[in-house]
Amino acid sequence: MSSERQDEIQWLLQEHGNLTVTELAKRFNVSEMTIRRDLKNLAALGLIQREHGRAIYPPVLPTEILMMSMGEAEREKSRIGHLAATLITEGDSVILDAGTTTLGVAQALTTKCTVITNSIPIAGVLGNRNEITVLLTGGEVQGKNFALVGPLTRSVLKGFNADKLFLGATGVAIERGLSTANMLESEVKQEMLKVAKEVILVAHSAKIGQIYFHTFARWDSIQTLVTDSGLEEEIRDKLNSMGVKVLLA
Amino acid sequence: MSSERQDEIQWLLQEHGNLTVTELAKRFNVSEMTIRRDLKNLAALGLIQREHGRAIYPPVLPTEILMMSMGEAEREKSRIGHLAATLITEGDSVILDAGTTTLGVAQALTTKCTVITNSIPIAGVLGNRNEITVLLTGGEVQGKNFALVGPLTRSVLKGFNADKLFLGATGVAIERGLSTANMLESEVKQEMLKVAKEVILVAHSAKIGQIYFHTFARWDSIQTLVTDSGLEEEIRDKLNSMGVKVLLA
DNA sequence: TAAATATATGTTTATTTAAACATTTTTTTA
DNA sequence: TAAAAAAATGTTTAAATAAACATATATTTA
Repeated sequence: MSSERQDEIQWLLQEHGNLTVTELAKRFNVSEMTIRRDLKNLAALGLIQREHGRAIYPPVLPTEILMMSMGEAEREKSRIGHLAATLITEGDSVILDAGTTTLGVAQALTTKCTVITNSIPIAGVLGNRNEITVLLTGGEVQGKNFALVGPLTRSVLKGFNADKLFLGATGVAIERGLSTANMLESEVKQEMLKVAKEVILVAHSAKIGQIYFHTFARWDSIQTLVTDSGLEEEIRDKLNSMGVKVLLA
Repeated sequence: MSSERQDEIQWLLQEHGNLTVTELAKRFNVSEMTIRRDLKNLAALGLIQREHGRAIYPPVLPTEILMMSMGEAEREKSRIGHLAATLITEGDSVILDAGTTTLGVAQALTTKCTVITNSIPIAGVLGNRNEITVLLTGGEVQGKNFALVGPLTRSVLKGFNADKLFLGATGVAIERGLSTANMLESEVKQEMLKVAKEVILVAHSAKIGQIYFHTFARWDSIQTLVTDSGLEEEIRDKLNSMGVKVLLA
């Protein structure tokens, strides 16, 4: 199947940094055209970088921002956002992680509260709602998804105490917990987990079952998952048995 | 010259959104190879996006940030920005204060350097130029201009050392120095002044002669003023005699 | 100013690309 | 299970690309 090969290409690239189309075609015993199509898909998702004749890792950034404008997933993410936003009570201090699903939470937010975020788009959305105080963490600006990362971000987060954390993830899996392709983002998420009393994972069901390069959280640190109705029964049951409350939008 | 053509290509792309290499080669009466080299440069700077046979604008930016325009006096502010940007040398670490004129500096910036800013719009403009490292200070998001202010902003700034500070001001006057109507912004500007080796004031000539609520700097802390040709001779002479170098865009 | 050097541009060519269509494999539906 | 539909892959071909080298044009330097 093409998606398995594409996963494998990612791993190979992480190892070798830089592989040609010809090399990959030989490796998988498929035509170069097929490899090109794989690389095009991966590049469209922002998971690799493309050059003439070759593929490069690391990617500039995950293109989650692009998915926001891709239509169908947008609707579900918006629903997830609305449901998640109801979990906030007036006066809460809330951390909103960077990501398109958490951006959905920001857009749905009407409760008077304080928001701490490392996402420039979220700060943009909430910036002029005068009932909401928005604190943007400092940090290095990551192109494409406009998240703030790095040591400054982490040290700023250390200074806060939050009632609730709305956390995003690139990959969500029963056995491997929450993962992402970007180490810098992982580190920031881990800092967020440390300073939040309650953790709510918001994730589109398509992300469930995916595993990326770095696991930043195990299930025991997550209290609630808000996702859409695409979630399989079996997984839902497993999560419940692990003590994770599951809400479907 | 190649860089002028590259500027022009950017403008054309902003207008048309999407142009082929062949079209551009005809337009400028140069070979397709030359256009390809231009596009490669622009793409390397993150200023355009490349596809097989064509160039695309703009690279994905959060809409809120794009909407931030410079308002009145846009032309002159853009000119001031271009001139001011030439003062930056490769490898500099530069603080860009929040404001529309400093936003003009950001837009004109092509030199490889590190930018520290408390302005969300500036971070938006520079965020995906991969030759430029952008550090956004943390802080509370101020609704109207999307500047970051408050104690967090100040304490983050304390940790930096910058070669150059590009400073904006609401009011600029010979006798009363630089002023603004907003106390929180004043405090942040003063912190910036403390950590910068060299200070360049960028201000539209219409601001000169105006005095606002709070003076945050006197002339002895300013080395250079970049403004437009609307500046009166008399004021220019006075500034020179005070040791302020004046540049007219 | 002239020579030296760096930068920009053009030309040729082998390689890479994507579109179009054909074929195979997988998945869905009846 | 068989038929239909969808997805993945392969093949051919015209267009696009980048490397290598040649030539022209600025920019320094002596």
